[in-house]
Amino acid sequence: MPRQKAFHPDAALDRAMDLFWRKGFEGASLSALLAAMEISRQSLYNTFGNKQALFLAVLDRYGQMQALQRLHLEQESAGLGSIRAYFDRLISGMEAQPEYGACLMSVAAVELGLQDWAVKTRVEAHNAALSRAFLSALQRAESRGALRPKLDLGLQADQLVALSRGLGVMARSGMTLARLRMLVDASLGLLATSDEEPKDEKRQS
Amino acid sequence: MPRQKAFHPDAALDRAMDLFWRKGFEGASLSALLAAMEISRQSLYNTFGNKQALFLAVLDRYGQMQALQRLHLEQESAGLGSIRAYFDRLISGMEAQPEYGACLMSVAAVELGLQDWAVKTRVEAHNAALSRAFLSALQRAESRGALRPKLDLGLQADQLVALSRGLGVMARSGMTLARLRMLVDASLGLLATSDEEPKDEKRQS
DNA sequence: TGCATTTTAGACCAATCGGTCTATATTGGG
DNA sequence: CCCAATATAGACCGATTGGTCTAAAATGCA
Repeated sequence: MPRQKAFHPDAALDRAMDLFWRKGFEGASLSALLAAMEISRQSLYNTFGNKQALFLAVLDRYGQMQALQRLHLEQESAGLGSIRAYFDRLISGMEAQPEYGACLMSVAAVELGLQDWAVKTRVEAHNAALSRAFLSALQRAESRGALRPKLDLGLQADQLVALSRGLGVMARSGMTLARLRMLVDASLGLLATSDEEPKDEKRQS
Repeated sequence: MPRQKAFHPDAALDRAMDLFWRKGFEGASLSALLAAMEISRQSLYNTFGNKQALFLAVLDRYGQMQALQRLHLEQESAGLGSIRAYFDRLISGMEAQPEYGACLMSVAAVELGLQDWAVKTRVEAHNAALSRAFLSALQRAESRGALRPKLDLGLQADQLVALSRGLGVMARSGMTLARLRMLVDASLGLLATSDEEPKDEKRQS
């Protein structure tokens, strides 16, 4: 192979992800992307195709990163505490980068979900995977008797997905992170057996 | 006054709302807006100022329309059934216009919430008003003994707001409306006293 | 009936959009 | 050592962006 690239494609994708996250697809202009990624115009087209393909690559990378987050939910020891920890990490991530708020998939869904089939497919896959992970944790919690009886766990898992999307929107609407944490506590409290709070993992309050 | 306008400003705002809703702020170009509103370029600038001001006017109008929807929640007879009816109307609205999904305020929050102070203010006010309406209905339900004991109603009200935002995102991500309705049922079921389902108003299943 | 005042239609504007092209470096394999 | 192949930088492209300007049409008041 001749000449090697002067940049690391994955690092460039991370820079692009940051910008798409904050500005959305249309809001992130080519010039802004190039400046953020610190690569030349032509390198972008050589490596990723075009803006649309770049966005899909970013979504795929984001999906892989999120898959790692979901692993905690699928462990044998998982339960309500793991779910709470998942949301804690989600909210703490917003703290580190307050501009973020809604997760990248939500941004993609709201801006392009209706129009772009490729985007919609990825968002649906991402939601389905998260729902499955929640379901796994819920089932393990139930088998340990930590849940209220007679819950439709599949439905509750989807509801947790909706909650995480709702939290993202609320964060971008100015709700404080402390309040977001309280919402998570309230939601999970409703799932737990009435007499005890989930305490598998502790919270930093 | 000389010559009268050849269009009805509020009707034009409704047309603009429709477009902003589907395409977002950046996605709705001036030319597309003019075509949808069926007014001339200059009329738009005379009447509304510029694109940004037009968007704020649309948000304000949307806020007024939503205020009417909230009235049902603040009636003396309100309760869990009214909350369920509110979500039913929300979801049925998506059915009529499947392109909509997320409510206009969510679209605004996700796209511009971080950057635009005026937009952020309106979204926050809208969320706060909805939370207050939910709270009112929850308090009345509680006084009638229809809720689980020991709930923090302010928190649960905020959680319902988050739920409505989450539903919007999920709708734009391809979740079926039937499933959305099931999520609402699951959420409200968690709030009700364990032995009975809320049935103040019936559902069209 | 003018006349001041406003609305309208549409030409026009610079700036920016996403994307392409060319010319110049840079590299490994023969 | 040179050449085929790729990467880079930056000029360049037409189309579209939000916004302004000019001129003609309409209207209440005098």
